[in-house]
Amino acid sequence: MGRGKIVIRRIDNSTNRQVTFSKRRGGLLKKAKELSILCDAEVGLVVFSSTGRLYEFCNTNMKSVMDRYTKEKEEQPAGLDATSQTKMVDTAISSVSRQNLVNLFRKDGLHKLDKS
Amino acid sequence: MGRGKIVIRRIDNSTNRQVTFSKRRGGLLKKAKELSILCDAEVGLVVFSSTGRLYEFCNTNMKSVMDRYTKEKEEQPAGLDATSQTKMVDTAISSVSRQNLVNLFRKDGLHKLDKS
DNA sequence: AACTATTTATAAGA
DNA sequence: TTCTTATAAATAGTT
Repeated sequence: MGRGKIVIRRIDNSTNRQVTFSKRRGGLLKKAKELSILCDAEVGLVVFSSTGRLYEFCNTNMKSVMDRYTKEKEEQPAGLDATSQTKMVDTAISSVSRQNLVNLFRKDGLHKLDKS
Repeated sequence: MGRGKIVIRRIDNSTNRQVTFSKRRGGLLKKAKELSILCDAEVGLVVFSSTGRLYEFCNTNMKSVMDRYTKEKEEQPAGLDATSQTKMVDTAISSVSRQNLVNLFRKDGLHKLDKS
């Protein structure tokens, strides 16, 4: 977005990097805020510049967001977020028969499938 | 950015809110990634949708970012980030004489001012 | 720190 | 809901 297209790669020139950081940091924080307001989402954003300065946005409370994040992660085995779990289930459903699935669920002590 | 300008306010229509969330969430995550690469910054972003689903980006490790954030906050009294502290010092410098400042620092046990 | 030419994001619409 | 497109917004290079 600008006079020329750029490749997303570390900016070598220190001055340019600093200027770009300043511009894009502002844009990112603004977008984070807009998303939280428009869509009623809880957003926590932390940015440490290469010189170690901290910038942040959170529409609620950063510590509570971190706690919520940690709790969520404890419930989800590493590498298996809700999205990939859903995908795995979808894959399973399309690759085995319904009876296989029923047996699978019964094996794990789940008996909530209805007849639909 | 689109067919019409919008006001940044919670989207009432549930369907529209969901669609906008999906679009903007993707944009935000992309921007976060670009900033981290272009500017060599450490970025941690956590988003919980209004239905409770978690989305995240971190170019390093989320837990280490959270630890770094927490440590930084412990060092900085609440509400006094490095920027506002710097501003306070600037204000102080421009509002009191040098001798006042020297006395002030001495009172706090700081004796590092030179003669410049 | 401002200015614009362009690119990019995205609000509506299909 | 995925794809399209007109328009708003962000920003790269410049001054």
